[in-house]
Amino acid sequence: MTAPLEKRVHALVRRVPVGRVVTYGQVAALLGAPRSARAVGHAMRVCPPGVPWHRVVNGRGTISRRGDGSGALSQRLLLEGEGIRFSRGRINLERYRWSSRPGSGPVRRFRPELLK
DNA sequence: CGAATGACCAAGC
DNA sequence: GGCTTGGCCATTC
Repeated sequence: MTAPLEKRVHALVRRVPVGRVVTYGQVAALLGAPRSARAVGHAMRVCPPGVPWHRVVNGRGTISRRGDGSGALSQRLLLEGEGIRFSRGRINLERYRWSSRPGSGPVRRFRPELLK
């Protein structure tokens, strides 16, 4: 059945807070397998409900392709809806990357009323 | 079990 | 800054 790696990936992505993002390589590194970034992409292909899959982007801060770009479009809209700004089709990872470590708070707070 | 696949990444040009 | 090449790894055929 589903490999344990997928479960670990999903469990980790589930902890990503609103307004923050992580890269595939980062997720892999946090799982103890820094070289398995590609496998993380496979796990995301079948992410169950409850997993903020849209908060996972590639190392360049852009949205990876999955064959058709429709999913990528919804991902962008979802991220923008959480207060993440896109500059030239990509986001500033230095600013939005999730540290997974308490204490390193976001430089920008999430303000829904500001989006409208 | 070998070969192909892919929501990746770093290095080279 | 963008495009190409090679490498990595888990999943699927």
